Amino acid sequence: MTARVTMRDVARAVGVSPMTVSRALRDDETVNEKTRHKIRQVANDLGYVYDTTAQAFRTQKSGFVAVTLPSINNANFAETFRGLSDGLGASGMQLLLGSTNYRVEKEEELVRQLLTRNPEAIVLTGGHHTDETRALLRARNLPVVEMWDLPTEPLGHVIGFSNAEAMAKLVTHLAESGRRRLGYIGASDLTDLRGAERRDGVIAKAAELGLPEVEFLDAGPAPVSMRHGAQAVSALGANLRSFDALVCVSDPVAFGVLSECRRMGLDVPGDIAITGFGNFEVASVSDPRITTIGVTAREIGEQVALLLEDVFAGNQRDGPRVVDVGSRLVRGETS
Amino acid sequence: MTARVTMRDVARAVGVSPMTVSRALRDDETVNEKTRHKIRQVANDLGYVYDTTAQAFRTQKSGFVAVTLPSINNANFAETFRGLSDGLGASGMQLLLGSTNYRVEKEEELVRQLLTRNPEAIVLTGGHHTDETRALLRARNLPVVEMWDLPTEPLGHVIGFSNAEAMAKLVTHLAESGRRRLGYIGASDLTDLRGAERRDGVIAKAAELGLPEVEFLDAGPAPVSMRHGAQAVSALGANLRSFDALVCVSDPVAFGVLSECRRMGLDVPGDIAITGFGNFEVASVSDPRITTIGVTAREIGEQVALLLEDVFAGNQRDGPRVVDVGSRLVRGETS
DNA sequence: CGGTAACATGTTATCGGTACCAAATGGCGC
DNA sequence: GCGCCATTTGGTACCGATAACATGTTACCG
Repeated sequence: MTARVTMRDVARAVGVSPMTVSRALRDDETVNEKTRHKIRQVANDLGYVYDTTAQAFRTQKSGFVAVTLPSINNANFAETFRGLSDGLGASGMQLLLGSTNYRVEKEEELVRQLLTRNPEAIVLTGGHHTDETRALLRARNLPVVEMWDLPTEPLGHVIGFSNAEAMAKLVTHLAESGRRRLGYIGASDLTDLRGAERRDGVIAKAAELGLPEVEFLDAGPAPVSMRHGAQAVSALGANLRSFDALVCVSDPVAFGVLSECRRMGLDVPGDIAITGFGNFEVASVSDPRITTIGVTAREIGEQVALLLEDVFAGNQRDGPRVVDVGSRLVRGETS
Repeated sequence: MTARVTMRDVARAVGVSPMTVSRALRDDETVNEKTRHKIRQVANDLGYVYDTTAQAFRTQKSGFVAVTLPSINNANFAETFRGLSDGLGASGMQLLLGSTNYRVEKEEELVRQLLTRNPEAIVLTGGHHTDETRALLRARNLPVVEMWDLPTEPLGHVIGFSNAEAMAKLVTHLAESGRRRLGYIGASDLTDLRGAERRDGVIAKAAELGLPEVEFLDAGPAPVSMRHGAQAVSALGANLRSFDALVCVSDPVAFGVLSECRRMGLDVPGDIAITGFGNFEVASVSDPRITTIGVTAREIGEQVALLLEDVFAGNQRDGPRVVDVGSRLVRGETS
């Protein structure tokens, strides 16, 4: 339980001022190289550990970038996080992660909590937020990035894509392959706004193409995954045959749907087509491979990292950056 | 770019001292309720945001718990993180997450970085660390939790299970069902030490039961997932037939193996048995369901949270806590 | 009405770095 | 030897909250 070793202690041991130690440990060129070396060595010997908290306090720069994700247990968001984390590693920024469980109210609470840590930027997933969240963020003069969406009223920078447009590609593809009776499987209303956008995209495109009304099959509150897809299908029972295509909110759901359809004796894609979203690993490994939408999850994270580096370096003065990273149809064997 | 609103400003506006504001905002009962209310309101009106950095600095308590995970993109670790995060939510602790990519050297770097943030506890995945990491942690008088393993020389508390023992259950099960020619599919040596423990567990138990030597099929450096499992199998080609059971390091790998086996025309489990590890969602949803080892990923996180709450509350004085959460065989349809 | 306990609020110093400015030292030209 | 500049180092105050202690205020007693 000995007292903490501080720069003062190191300074005394070396015989210089704390200021010189501070400079030396930050590799300030103005400190004589021999002195720097000596200081580093003594610091090491004494078991000195730099106190980032004190630095953050004094400089009023926390070295934090706050990030909110709907769920950490989602391969796509995890990839985005990795891209962001790796991309930001060089700049010495630490990520502060919070998970919203797909709820804007939870997001608000999180943002409130994260802001008390003085992050130097905040990255939000999606473009839907409570008014209070928007107010909180606007009040701060803080770089904000929204990702995974193209919000109509962005809070700042945007690195995303259009969910509706992506779904339109799928619906067009299905219609061209002769499918007409579509069902959409996703999370309950209002629990996953990005999912709702996808559903609306499906409905709109189907209407535009003159297909019958798309039926919404509720898989329960977000997050929905493999088992929820399977359950939604088994709940349908014989009614399953009234569809010739099931459009799913994500690949895991689609995989659950696929497995259950096969258990029920349906031929995929013979009897019914299935599509997913996100180009998760399971889509390309499963047999048959699942038709899906490829989104560049990792790239989104990397782009956010690049953007933030520019922002921190002052190279992003000319207003917010808005990047549509797009999405692409990935044809599998389920359609 | 107005200057930051501090407690001083709030104090001046209300006509009390900063100290009273500080107390009021922390809901100190000794502050008159009316005063407290007034202060909260004024703070709100002025757009005051509490500065946790300053608090952390002054109190020398960061409010952080550092966590290292091998990978964030892994459903099991993500679940553990969620359990930990949810469990710790009430205590107001913030998680500081770092990902080691299954490398102890990366872990060391991470630990070094995380320690500069003065965490109040650190949670490590696994029981393998570099000597330097061990030294760093021992030098600090910091609660340490190792999880997902039962280390022979724990650094502090342990919430885990025996990987070798879990694999022994699988091998016993396979042997009892008449399988003899086992292959083990996992990551390359030294890139995933927990995976190596699993492999050694398989080899040991197979030897004990008098089975032929287990062959190691290298799926590449960690992390390995679905596609690596599939690739390992397709690389085997016709040699695949020399096995009657494939033991995989994880369920995603097993799923890749399963899919590829079926693409190659093998009957599972008729021609070959397949087992996974972790009881991931894919194991129970896939058709056929995958035989696996159930580990209570979420519970591990929750238990760590409970343990830490006890530690913070001072209710864990009598030495380190070591909990074996165990594991169980989950019979699927692939064996 | 003095005394005391219970309650409510204020004062001062401090956590460990670092911005800002001052100053010591050494080298060089004239 | 002097002036000047470059290089290197030091002194002081401060970031915003709060622990520890001191003080003021009210209520109620005999």
